[in-house]
Amino acid sequence: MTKAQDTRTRLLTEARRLLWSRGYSNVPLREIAQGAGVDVALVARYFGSKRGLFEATLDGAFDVRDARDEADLVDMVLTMYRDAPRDVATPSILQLMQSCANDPDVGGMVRQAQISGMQSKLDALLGSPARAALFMSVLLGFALAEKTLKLPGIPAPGTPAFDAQLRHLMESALRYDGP
Amino acid sequence: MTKAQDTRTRLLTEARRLLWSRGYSNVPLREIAQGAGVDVALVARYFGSKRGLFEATLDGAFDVRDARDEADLVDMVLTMYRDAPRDVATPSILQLMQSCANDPDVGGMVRQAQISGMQSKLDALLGSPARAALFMSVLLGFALAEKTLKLPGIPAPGTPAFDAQLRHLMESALRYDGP
DNA sequence: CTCCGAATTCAACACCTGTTGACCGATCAG
DNA sequence: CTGATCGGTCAACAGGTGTTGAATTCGGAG
Repeated sequence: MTKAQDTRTRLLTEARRLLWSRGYSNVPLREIAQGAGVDVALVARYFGSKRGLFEATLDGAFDVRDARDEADLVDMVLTMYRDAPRDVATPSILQLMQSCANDPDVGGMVRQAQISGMQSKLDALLGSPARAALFMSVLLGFALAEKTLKLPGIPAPGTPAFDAQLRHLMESALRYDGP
Repeated sequence: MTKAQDTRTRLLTEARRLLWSRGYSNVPLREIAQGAGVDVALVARYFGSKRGLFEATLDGAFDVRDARDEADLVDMVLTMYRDAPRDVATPSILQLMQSCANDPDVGGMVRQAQISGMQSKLDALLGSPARAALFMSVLLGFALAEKTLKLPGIPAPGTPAFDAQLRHLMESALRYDGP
């Protein structure tokens, strides 16, 4: 790997870590560059702009392994949530979904690159766009309520009570058989 | 009403409209002032700072009428959602919850002023912090998935299919009887 | 070593943000 | 009329943002 590719990758990694977790407009470019140990101007050189850098973090980011069936899907999410609840080094698709909560511009990009892909995969697995949408909305709301809002009624991640609540919501969404 | 009170109110109304819907850090003070038809400097005069203005919008903002029972609660939310889905003149508690998704600072203020109050009221009605938390997380996730993410699996607000999905999620949350 | 191109650094730009303080006009008591 | 207080306007500041282009260093081919 050449030196240029290396710094490009470092920039990309740090950008994903920060932008996904704290939101596009809340992370200055200089902080990303500093975290990556490179100069700010290199962002322009390698990615054109901040938006270009963010879009680059979306390429191939949807790496959630395919689930075989619904039970598999639920277990997969529980595992994913437990393994990387707040580890900034391994951001999850949930962080990314949260990050576009308030920025319609960013939301558009993310939707186009990621969310739609995830939704179509869930569509195929669950056999219903409605169930897929409800599943995703439940995941999103729970993650937000736990991590950002810190609702007192939600137990600490990793505890059995936490898993029980999240599992209940997911299975409820999967059980929806309406239009 | 004196002239000063009037402009103060105009400022407050416009601030609530914009800050709640688009998020604290995404709305410049000058835009609020322009929308209210007053000068930016008056924000400092009447509210001290942008944060002071935002905090002022939280005072007495939790005006959700009390529900008598669970069925009443579900209907109330459906009505609230249908009446003011994207009417910027009547922002809802859901917009406010969304607005603090990415700003921990703002999230703290909102949680202290609003969310905790809503949670405690739901606690009393539902008899379980877990059910209250799940109910709120479901509301939040669904609103986010519909409004910001625009998931294709979610029907347009106001349609029977929309109500059916939201009702399904709410009732699922209310049905939770775990820890 | 020399040279050339790639990789990086640096300083500055132009813009936007919240905030501040000096100035102005009206309204009204004395 | 005088003047003072309230309400408002205006321009500017200080800090931070993304972006740019020139200057500089680095590394390897000739």
